[in-house]
Amino acid sequence: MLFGLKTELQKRLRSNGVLLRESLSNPELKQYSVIILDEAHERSLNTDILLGLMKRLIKHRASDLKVLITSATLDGLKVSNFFSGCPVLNIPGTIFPVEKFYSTDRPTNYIESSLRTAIDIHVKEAPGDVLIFMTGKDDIDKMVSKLEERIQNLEEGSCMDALVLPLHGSLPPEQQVRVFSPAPPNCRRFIVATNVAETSLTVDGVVFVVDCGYVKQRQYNPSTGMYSLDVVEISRVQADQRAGRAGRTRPGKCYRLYPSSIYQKEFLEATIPEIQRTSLAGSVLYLKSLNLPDIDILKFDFLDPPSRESLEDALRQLYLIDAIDESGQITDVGRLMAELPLDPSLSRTLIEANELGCLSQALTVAAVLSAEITLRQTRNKDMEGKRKRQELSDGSGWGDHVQLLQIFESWDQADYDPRWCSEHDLQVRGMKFSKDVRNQLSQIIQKIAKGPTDLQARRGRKSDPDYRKLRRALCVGYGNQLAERMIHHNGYHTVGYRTQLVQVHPSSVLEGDEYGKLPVYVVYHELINTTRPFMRNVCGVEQTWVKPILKKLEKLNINKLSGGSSALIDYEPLEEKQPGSPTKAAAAKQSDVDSKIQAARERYLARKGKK
DNA sequence: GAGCACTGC
Repeated sequence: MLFGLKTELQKRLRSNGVLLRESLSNPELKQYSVIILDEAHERSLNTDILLGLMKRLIKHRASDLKVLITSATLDGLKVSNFFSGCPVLNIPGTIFPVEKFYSTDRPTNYIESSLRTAIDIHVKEAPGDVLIFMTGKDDIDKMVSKLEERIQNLEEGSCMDALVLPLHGSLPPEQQVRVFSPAPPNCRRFIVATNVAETSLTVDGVVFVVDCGYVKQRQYNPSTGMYSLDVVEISRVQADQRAGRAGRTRPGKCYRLYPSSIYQKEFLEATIPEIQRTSLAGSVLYLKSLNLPDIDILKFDFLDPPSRESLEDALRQLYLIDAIDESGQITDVGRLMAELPLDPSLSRTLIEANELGCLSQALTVAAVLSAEITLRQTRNKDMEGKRKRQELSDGSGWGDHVQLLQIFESWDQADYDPRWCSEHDLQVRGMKFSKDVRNQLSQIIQKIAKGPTDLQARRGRKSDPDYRKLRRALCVGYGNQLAERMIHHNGYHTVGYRTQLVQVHPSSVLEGDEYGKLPVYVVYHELINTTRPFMRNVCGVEQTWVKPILKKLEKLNINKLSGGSSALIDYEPLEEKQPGSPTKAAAAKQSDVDSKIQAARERYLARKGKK
């Protein structure tokens, strides 16, 4: 019945992102009498912000607004408490029972252990497909080839045929859809997958699930400004979600490669919501731009508040790129930025590019960067594609932003031919996504655009051969992500309120001068800590452009920034006076989240080290 | 000399 209802409503459904945009121009959302927050259990950044806004809105529109929150797993009581005891309706699910088996110990090598379990199922169990959860592409590839090998070695005729299929996000679509065609007769399918199979994709025919108990997760550390991609333990909710995948068509079995004591005591109840794992610059800017009279970012009522540290980090970043002034008030530039559905740094770059007369190029860079991660093919080990891509950048060496621009312009010259992408080892999907984003951005920015927004590849280059305008715009937009080279070598340190030693990522196309020295100043798109802290997507900038940023850094005062109208109030005592208030909760230490993640990571590394 | 899970306005 619910499904029917949803279909009926489909015409009126807006995505969370769109509702947030609508809030900008119409904060009371008067045109709606019912708002449905769907899939709230996924706890995306947008969902969490909307939950906070809805709570606020209900107070203002108590008589004429209904809010319905649907969730597959979200703890109803917690949400009910958040919304001052609103009613909870339970709709019983229809999935079949899934029997769970635990291993007695944590395996030292979960690939090997999954492999043995999978073979065991194949030999002993009744027909039915097997879904195996792994953490990433590398593990999946390894698992697929080993599994195929072991199955080959089984005695002929001892069991049914087998088909092993990988499934992960960077797989080309034509390979992804293979999992949707049912198994041939007398054949068992093994689907080796990442998280995609947990919620996003449903694979029919699965009766057995093998769960390694880990997941790859991206997190942001506000005290260093760095992201890391870690293998961490899953949560109980995730474990149950994975198990549930075995019971969609008939009763199933789930093999958990961890003891039940670990499930009970070590796993977190739920996955740490995105709002506590990501940089909040964009969200804070959004909330500031709503212009709600009584809004104070540090006291905003979140279901799970982000740390104080993370909010302050966002304020500092926004200040450095002119989105808020030194007392934390949103600026005119900030208002414009909030209208663009982009990272604040990219929005700022676009606005500056518009002033400098290189908007068209900046639009391309912003669009391509939004999809950059999925751009590169990882299929080919050889360097052919990389070499070909480098030819496209005709050796400008100014950095990765310029290269991405040139790649897109070349694709444009090739009339957006998908074959061109494959020839240059680029993912068609990512390139198409860039193209869509670019179109959307051009439309939004049309009303303030001072120059052409359509792609004008040749002309742009001719009028500015060194991309100075574009790089200057990037320098303003990424004023919060600036690094200075060491005197004697090509290492860098970040410039800002916290300093980190970092290096240019080896995949960068940034070039040195005749002595091999890289530019003295660069801006970067992100810091990612893998084997070492790396700057990814780097652009060389000039010293004179950097001066205004350094000046702002001198003036930066977090007490003023976070204060708004109550700039002089010291926060710590204020929180103590209001125990149990959201403010208190908002002060939840980032270190709590960090230490949870860190502990989970260490446990994983310790086990990995043992093998 | 590294190697990124998931989405998607």
